[in-house]
Amino acid sequence: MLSSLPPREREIVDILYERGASTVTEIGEALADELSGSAIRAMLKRLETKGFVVREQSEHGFVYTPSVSDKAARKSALSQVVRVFFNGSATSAAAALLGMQGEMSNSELDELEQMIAKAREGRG
Amino acid sequence: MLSSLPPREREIVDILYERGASTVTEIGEALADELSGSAIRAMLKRLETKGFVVREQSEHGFVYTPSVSDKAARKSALSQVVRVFFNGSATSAAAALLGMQGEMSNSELDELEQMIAKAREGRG
DNA sequence: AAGCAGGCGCTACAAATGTAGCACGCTACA
DNA sequence: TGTAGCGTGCTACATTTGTAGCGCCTGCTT
Repeated sequence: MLSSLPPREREIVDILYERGASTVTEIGEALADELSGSAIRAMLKRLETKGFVVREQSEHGFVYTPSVSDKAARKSALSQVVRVFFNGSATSAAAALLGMQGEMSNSELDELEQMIAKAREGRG
Repeated sequence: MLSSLPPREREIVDILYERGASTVTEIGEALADELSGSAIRAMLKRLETKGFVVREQSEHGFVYTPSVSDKAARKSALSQVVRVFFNGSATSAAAALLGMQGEMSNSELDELEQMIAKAREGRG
């Protein structure tokens, strides 16, 4: 579970999910605060032994990837907030999303309606 | 930011959000693994000095509450997953919610549609 | 009023985390 | 071909977390 990770490690896997496979340097750039390369590498090593990231050789040095699929991680993250903050109701969470931040565009609202329609069909 | 908390502290504030104001004993019960009362108290103390929880006297001993409002915490948690896992798209996140877990009931879908309609009105 | 139980805070301490320094090897280019 | 530079992996070390133990109150209970 990602939530069992200490803050800094968590921050790093988040970056990995956010930008996809990255090098140490890229991670360093994405980090909010300046951090030495070796510090980042040490984090990544821990994450690797814990099994949260995978390291692969590539053109210029290593790239790191989360070992848990985006899909699974998404789902898990979502259920987490739904449980903790929305009393287990996915609907309330979706509603909150609706009202949030930059507001959604009309086309996005369309999309959502279509998804709802589809969800309805799915059961008759 | 909640995400700056170490795992155990995070777990405890999550419980606080999930169940609302709680006593040490209640927290202990909610915890996945058995934990000594003093351990929990020590956590809470740290959380208190960090400013994440508030302690209040009440009938039987102290109750602890998150100091950040549910509303704000919700919003922050949601934006976090939206950014990290959904490329900043609240819509995709909502869509994922739609497809998740126990499926939503028809009435819930209705609710959502109404919210969408409302969101549309909100801008013309 | 003596004793017991439960909640409390302090302190201590092991383990984990967060970070930097160093030495190495592989480029690349003067 | 030497040397400057980058990416790498150790290792070491300060700080923070995670946890338990102890002793103190307070409120019952008999």
